[in-house]
Amino acid sequence: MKIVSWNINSIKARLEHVKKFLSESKPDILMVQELKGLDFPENEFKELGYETKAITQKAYNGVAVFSKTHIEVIHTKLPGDKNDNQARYIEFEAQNIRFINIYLPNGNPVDTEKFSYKLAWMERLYKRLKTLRKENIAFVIGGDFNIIPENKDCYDPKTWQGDALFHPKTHKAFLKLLHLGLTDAFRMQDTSEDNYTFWDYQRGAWQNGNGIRIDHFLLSPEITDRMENCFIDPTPRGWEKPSDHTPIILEIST
DNA sequence: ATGGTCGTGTGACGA
Repeated sequence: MKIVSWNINSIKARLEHVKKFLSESKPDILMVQELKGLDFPENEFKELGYETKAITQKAYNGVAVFSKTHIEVIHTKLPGDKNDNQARYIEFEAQNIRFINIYLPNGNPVDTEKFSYKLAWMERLYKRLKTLRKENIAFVIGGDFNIIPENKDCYDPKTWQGDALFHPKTHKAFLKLLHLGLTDAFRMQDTSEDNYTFWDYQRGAWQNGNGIRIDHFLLSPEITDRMENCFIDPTPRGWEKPSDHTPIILEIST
């Protein structure tokens, strides 16, 4: 079973990229982030054999899931704050597995309420995942975490000091998630440096190989035991008018 | 060199 996460940076601007990826890569599940608008062309994907569910808001954020089999929606927002209306979370079941697709807040600048929102969001996510672990629900959580886990996950750690993606408080909250017994799927099979999922549009970051690894899959123990492979496909980042992110692919036994 | 590039929606703001 092939599961993919990809921050597409606008469904309107990247429609043909997404259709190309679905046609060529044929994932069972595709989870995307940053739809960046209210419109979602579900009929375009129905023609390709995919059921979809999109959580949208005007101009910003937005997450969606594409599945070859039926999607049973569990939650359309992260529990824990009824005043939080940002479209960053969808939890669903497909093929008897619980999936969570997240667009975790960026958090910059760190001296503003944007960073406290990120940390509060991560604490709410911890509580949700703790509940799933307590109930022994096997799950896969994937998405744009906006977290650089370690020095080797960025081209130049010095330039990321103090950034919300690399902040000690962010690292501490990320480790707290892992300490629920979760596994960073990519790191289980590849411990080397220079593996990135995002390259900035500015300063020739892609051409110069200056990326960061911020898109992740975290697996509960039951799914970790079933993992067959996890890798990053840098190809779509080299396409014409690309997203600034590239897909991360997870394969598990069925 | 305190810049540079995208996308939304059409003026700033977010990343």
